[in-house]
Amino acid sequence: MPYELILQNIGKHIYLEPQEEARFVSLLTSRKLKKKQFLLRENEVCRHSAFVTQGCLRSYNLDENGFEHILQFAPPDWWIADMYSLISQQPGSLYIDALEDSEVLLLSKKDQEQLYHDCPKFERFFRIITENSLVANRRRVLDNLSLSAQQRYAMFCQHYPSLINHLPQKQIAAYIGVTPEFLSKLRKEFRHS
Amino acid sequence: MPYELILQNIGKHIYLEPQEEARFVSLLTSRKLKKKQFLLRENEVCRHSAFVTQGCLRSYNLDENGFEHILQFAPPDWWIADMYSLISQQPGSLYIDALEDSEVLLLSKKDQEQLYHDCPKFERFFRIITENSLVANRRRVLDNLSLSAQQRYAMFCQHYPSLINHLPQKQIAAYIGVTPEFLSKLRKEFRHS
DNA sequence: TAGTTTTCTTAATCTACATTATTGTTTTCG
DNA sequence: CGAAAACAATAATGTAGATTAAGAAAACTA
Repeated sequence: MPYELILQNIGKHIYLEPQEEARFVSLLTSRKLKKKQFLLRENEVCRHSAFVTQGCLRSYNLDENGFEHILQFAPPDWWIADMYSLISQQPGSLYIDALEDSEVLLLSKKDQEQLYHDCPKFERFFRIITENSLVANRRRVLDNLSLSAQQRYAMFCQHYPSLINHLPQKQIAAYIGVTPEFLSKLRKEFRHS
Repeated sequence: MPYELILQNIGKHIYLEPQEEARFVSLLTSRKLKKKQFLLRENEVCRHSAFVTQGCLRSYNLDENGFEHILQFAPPDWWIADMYSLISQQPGSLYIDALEDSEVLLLSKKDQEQLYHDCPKFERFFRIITENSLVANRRRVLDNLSLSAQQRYAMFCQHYPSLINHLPQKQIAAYIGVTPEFLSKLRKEFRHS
């Protein structure tokens, strides 16, 4: 099992004793997902945080016309969940699926809370990554309000260079909030400038 | 000093012993703001979390044409800060000012971190409110991607009924991402339906 | 390796919302 | 209180980006 990645991920923010690492790892369950397979569907209750070790997942919702709008991409080393549903244990509105064959490590909500209780360091860790995610999401709200589609695409390229050549363009369009046709047009203008 | 409100706010998520309450309160400084007065400007480093006890603040940025885009309204019982700048201690892009005569309680970053260290309960408290804020911001990202202006206005009315009759329309327009003129039009359609 | 499906491009047309301008109303404050 | 400033309503015109349609390229899958 590739636990190095997740321990490194945690190690960026807190120091764990070997026995704390062992305890933590013992709570994880590994799951493989085939491309297009769902980890979570709309109206289900989200019971785990997922850490991606291989492949790439995404979370998205469907609007009233059936169009997908992507909230998050999760390549290796990223966490993903329907936070609303995970916190409230109410049915959520998000789908989470795999964009390619992938592997995740799952930590149940119950174990996560037990961990907070037994070892406050973990509460610190999740406080910090939640703060970082909040900063990124606030930035995105403001970008959606104050930038043109062209500028949002440029920001995406700058911020996630590794995803640009990795994902189908239509997925990027569904993230920045334009149609695939319009993104294609934007990219043409980009090339000629 | 009206510390009841902030202690109640904390009491929603963690229980504090009387001496913990006293310690916490001793770290706060009160500040009054006149309408239009700034708590923070673009390119400044944010050094405090602010809790609103009276009035109403907002955080916003300016786009390249000088238009304001509002990230957050903060009526009494809300926390507000430039989280990016507060975490990184780098110059931020947000303005925070008062929409009316207001009063805030300030907690410095240094004291906040000391508090995390001395009393992990506070880390739990801020973890929880950060999670809640993240959920709200993710919801807003998806709303901006998947709803029409009409629907976003309806959501705002539903979610913040008390602010609707309290704030100038142009502020609400700058929050949902339309011009004041267009919001005026939307409201007319609203009335006739 | 062919056939199916998915993705990308291009172009014509359409629409939600922006811009500009004008007038009226409300709020602020000296 | 009265003048100035901020806010709101309405309407004409403009535009970023959506929709629709169709064909080409790439990527799966049997």
